[in-house]
Amino acid sequence: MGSITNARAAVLSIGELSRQAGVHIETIRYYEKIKMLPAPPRTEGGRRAYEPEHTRTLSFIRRSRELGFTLDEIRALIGLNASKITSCAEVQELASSHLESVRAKLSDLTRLERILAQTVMQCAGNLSSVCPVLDMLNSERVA
Amino acid sequence: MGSITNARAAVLSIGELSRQAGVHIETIRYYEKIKMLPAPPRTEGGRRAYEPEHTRTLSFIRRSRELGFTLDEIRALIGLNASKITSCAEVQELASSHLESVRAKLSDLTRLERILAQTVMQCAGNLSSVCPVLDMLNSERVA
DNA sequence: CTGCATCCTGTAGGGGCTACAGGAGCAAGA
DNA sequence: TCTTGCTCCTGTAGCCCCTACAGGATGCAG
Repeated sequence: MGSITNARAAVLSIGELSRQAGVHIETIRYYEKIKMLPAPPRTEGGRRAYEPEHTRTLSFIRRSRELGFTLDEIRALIGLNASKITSCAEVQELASSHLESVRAKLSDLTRLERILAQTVMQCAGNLSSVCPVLDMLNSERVA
Repeated sequence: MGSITNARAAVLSIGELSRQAGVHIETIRYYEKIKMLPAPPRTEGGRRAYEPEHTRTLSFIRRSRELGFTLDEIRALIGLNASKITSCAEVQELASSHLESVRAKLSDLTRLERILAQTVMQCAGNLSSVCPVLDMLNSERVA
């Protein structure tokens, strides 16, 4: 933990926040609209003035999105994060049900990878007008 | 090739087509609207009357979707399928570029699976109010 | 003071469906 | 014959998660 900065440290423009958190400007405004992010105070000129705290929140959201959580799930996570007590079990539940769906997707994709790789290989060097990829798609079942 | 049926064989209602091809009725109508499927003739009462051929086309679309092709890609595939000549190479190109993106997704998901599984395991049996999943999401980088 | 980058709001679009609402068609049973 | 209840019809709006404008205001460097 660093020093407690009592200087009302660097206020961020939306562009700076965008760069720091790795989230597009439009997406930030969108998040504000749908209340994923609190509306920040504004400068005289009407521009959004973020504080470092916002970077943390936004990064949290981005990382959770990268892990495939929906915005609603992330809302739940943020809620649990705020209400520390007994939250770990709930977080675990959320994460492990998510893990399940990730695993399902994973096995689908693996199957798919195999099929595609196979048919593409059959295709290579095939000079006839008969195409195994189309054959496969035309056949009764895919899996 | 089966026998040439000169009986104007079993015409299908949209519901039957839906069941046979495994595609929701609304989706079929949607496909018709966006011209993924040709508009079928209608009965006196104004209902869509499909022929077995439609089942093949629709199944082709469904299977391609299952393999993750976009509707535009499928349109291309159908076009290639129709114009048999020299199509195999093009199909292969389409399929192998698709294979690449499948592999990218796959490796992302694999990484993700590991991270989630780890954190969920750390969570299990943790009775404190400190949650490793939230810790992870709060930490600087995810991968 | 002039450019130019950045920011603002608001709205529309995208992909691929899904879910109604409000009605018409149709087959089978009482 | 009437009624029940299913299927079907069109049309529109919504879902998720952004993305892409248009048309303007602000702010800073030269």
